[in-house]
Amino acid sequence: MNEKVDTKARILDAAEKLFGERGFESTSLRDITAEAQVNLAAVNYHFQSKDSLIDAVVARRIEPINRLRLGMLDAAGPNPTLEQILRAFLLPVLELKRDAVMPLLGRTLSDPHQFVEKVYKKHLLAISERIHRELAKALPGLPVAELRWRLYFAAGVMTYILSWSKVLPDISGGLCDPSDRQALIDRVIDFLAAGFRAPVNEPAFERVLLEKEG
Amino acid sequence: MNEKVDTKARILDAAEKLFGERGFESTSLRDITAEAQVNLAAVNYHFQSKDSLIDAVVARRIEPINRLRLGMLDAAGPNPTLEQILRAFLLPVLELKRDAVMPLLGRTLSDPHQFVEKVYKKHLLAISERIHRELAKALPGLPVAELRWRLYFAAGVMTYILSWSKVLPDISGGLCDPSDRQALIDRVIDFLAAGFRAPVNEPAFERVLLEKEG
DNA sequence: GTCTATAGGTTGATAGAC
DNA sequence: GTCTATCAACCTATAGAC
Repeated sequence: MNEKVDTKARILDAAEKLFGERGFESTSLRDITAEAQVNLAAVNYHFQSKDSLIDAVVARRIEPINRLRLGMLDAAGPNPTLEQILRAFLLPVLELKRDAVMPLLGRTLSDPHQFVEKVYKKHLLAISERIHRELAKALPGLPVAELRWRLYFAAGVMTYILSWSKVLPDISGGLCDPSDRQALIDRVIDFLAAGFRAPVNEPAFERVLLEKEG
Repeated sequence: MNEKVDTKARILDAAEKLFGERGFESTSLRDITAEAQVNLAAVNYHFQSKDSLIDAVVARRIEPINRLRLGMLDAAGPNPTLEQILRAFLLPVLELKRDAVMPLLGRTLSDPHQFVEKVYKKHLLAISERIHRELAKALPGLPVAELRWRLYFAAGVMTYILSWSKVLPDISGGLCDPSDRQALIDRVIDFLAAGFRAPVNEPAFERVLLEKEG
């Protein structure tokens, strides 16, 4: 509890911005305190270490997204359609208001280093299982391995949009503008829904069955 | 020209491995020379700087992939099918033999920092334009902005597979095994081809037309 | 809670002997 | 071409005054 414009929040905001722009390793605590206009030692006072700061920055954004996702799934009733599930998965991420959040999440979901333990198992495993279960109900004919693969493909599309949202208009010659969030969400859902509904190819399907039998 | 097992190549191999495992920033030149069992100063002798080393490591893998892609497109004749185009795009990347290359390319294609200039415009712009042109021929009814978006979605799926290939069996409980390359390639192509062929949603389509008119 | 000062370690790069 | 030795710059983290 402090009179000044909360130092702790200023650090989180600055760290979020710079982590997203330059990556976690390339951003020093000095970069962050300079951006936030606070003293260097304030980081280690409010957070214990750079690693804990990264945890706090990531958790602050991922947890509300997951609550929104669960809320949308619950609101869709016991048997949501494929489109409803995909919307619950994507909309809370692709509708984010603050410009700094999408690059941050892009970095977070792209870095395989220790994020399997620190991000996936901590923040994404539960929601991933829930979405997998809903998808299995909505697509009863799809083999479970195929479903799992396609969910990863969908996560890949989402992550790529997050990572490149800032530069996409530039490298597409203005053709792709992610700022119209609703249009983008509709586009992605149409694309992914068609992919999820694609017929399962015979050779690949047979190979899965053979693998199961040994 | 040297008698010993080429120091320069040893550095490239070690750098490729460690860059892929830990990322470019997290890997020091000392890490690389220790892994390669060469002297620290050898890096600055054979390559001028860490940045140039990164360039060399990336270029060594991307350029042959692009040549393979162009060869497959040329071999498919003047009007390749959607599946042929996707196969030319994906197979040279997903069929890579050396384990270290996929994580390296995953890092390379995920890091937005300065890679728009150093990787995209240098190594990916030309092949991206060629694939875009072939896709436009194969899908004549699709608006150009929609096509561009869907090509980015496809790149996102490919990049995600590269980034997570090492941990995918672990976090999927063994359901997803990227080691069967041919099955994976078939899976991805089926998924993406269906996405590319998805009907264009009216609202999104109209919005694009309205934007063009101002 | 906020600051200065600094410890203690790592980094990329190079000079110069062999 | 390969090595040792070293520099100057940077890093995270902390101790201690206010």
